[in-house]
Amino acid sequence: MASSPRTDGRNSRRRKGSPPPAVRRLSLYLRHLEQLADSGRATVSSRQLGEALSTTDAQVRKDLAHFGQFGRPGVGYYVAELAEHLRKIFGTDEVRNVAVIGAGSLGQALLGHKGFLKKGFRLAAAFDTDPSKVGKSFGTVRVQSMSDLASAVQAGRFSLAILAVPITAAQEVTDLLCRAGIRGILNFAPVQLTVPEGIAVVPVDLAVQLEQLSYVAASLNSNK
Amino acid sequence: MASSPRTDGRNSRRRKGSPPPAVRRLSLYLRHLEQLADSGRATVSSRQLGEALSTTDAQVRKDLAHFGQFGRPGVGYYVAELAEHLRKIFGTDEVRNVAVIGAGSLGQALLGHKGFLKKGFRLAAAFDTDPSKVGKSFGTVRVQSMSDLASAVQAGRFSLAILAVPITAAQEVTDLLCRAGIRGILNFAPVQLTVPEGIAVVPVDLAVQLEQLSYVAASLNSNK
DNA sequence: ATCTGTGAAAAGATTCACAGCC
DNA sequence: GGCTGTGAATCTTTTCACAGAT
Repeated sequence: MASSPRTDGRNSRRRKGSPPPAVRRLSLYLRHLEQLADSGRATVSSRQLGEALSTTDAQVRKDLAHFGQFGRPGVGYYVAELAEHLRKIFGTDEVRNVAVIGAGSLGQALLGHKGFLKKGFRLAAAFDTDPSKVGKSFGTVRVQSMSDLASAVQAGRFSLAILAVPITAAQEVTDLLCRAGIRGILNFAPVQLTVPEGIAVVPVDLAVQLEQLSYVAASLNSNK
Repeated sequence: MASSPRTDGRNSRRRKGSPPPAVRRLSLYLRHLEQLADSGRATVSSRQLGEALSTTDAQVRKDLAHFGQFGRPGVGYYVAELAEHLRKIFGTDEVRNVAVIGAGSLGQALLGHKGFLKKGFRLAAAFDTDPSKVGKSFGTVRVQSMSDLASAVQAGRFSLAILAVPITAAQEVTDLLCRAGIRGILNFAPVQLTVPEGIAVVPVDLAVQLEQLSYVAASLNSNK
């Protein structure tokens, strides 16, 4: 455990936007570890983990090495133990409260989704401007008026928000969230949000994902 | 002398899963170009495009250079022209038909979403196993029985599918789609799909995205 | 024998800097 | 003046290969 604190002094200039590739894969490792744990598996090797994710054993080891030493030579990784380490890295070892902003059909679908809780996220609140939606419940959450949003953030009822409002409202609501002290925003609106330093944004534009799919499908068919 | 033939399929050019970073950014460039076009803008420089996307002018030019020469020195890029070039790269210069598999709350939300068409995707069909859903319409699409799926793919009614079924059904439905000749799958199920060579899969796991957000939020707060 | 962790090499992506065009 | 396209330099990520632990 002689991990020197001097990992990379000048590396702290991390541009907001996307986490490094290793971190993206870490989520997939964790997801697979949870499946393995459910099936009663006790250990797994980097080779097996890599195979399940169409990557290599070396890639798996290097990715993990960036965060610590979690394995045992000759044995592999203890499934439950590694999963817990990864949750700690993501900050989901304890449940995090999340708000859904916008109770349109996408917001409703998210609110109804069981499965976030198992991953360490509790959908703790929902907000909408539409008076006909305020007071209704989706999943286990009752929709509140958007005018209650700022005080709910300030009261620390959640630190992350899922933004599922129309594109026309997205930046405005974002500004409100940021002023109130939100820590991160999962953005479903198809627009690049502007936020102050220190606030995380992860974009999820479904049309963009389809476009990417279209590209990959085309390239697979053309260079084969 | 007979050189030993490469039976090792090592040279597959494109790893399935994620497109290169440049292609991911291309989607964002296109999205911004469409906004510019709507606002009547005729030209844009790599500097302006980069600024709008928190990247650099050099990055924008290099990304585009990978696919051709689209700009004019001293002028920049013609907005409409560059947008059309990018659509061609993505294969969305002509409308592509897409099916939604699974008419649960997420599937319904997607079917109700206006906005895919503007991006070149027509939601042309929907399928579910639940008899109480078959025959109902969401958006403009009527849900069909899952038993009609294979023949619809074979008839060429769509070449891409959005998979929004429960995790337990995901691989089974995927096998069906692949056998029927689908070209690509946008996968919302939180599991790694196994598909034959030549079929594209782009994963969209919303819990994973939240996890990534949690990581970025934590890292922004710890090294500031 | 199996498997991790890690330097070193290779490949890939980003940034720099500038020649040449408008 | 402003701007693109591109080689060269730099930085990051992936792959290789093996010493050493179990």
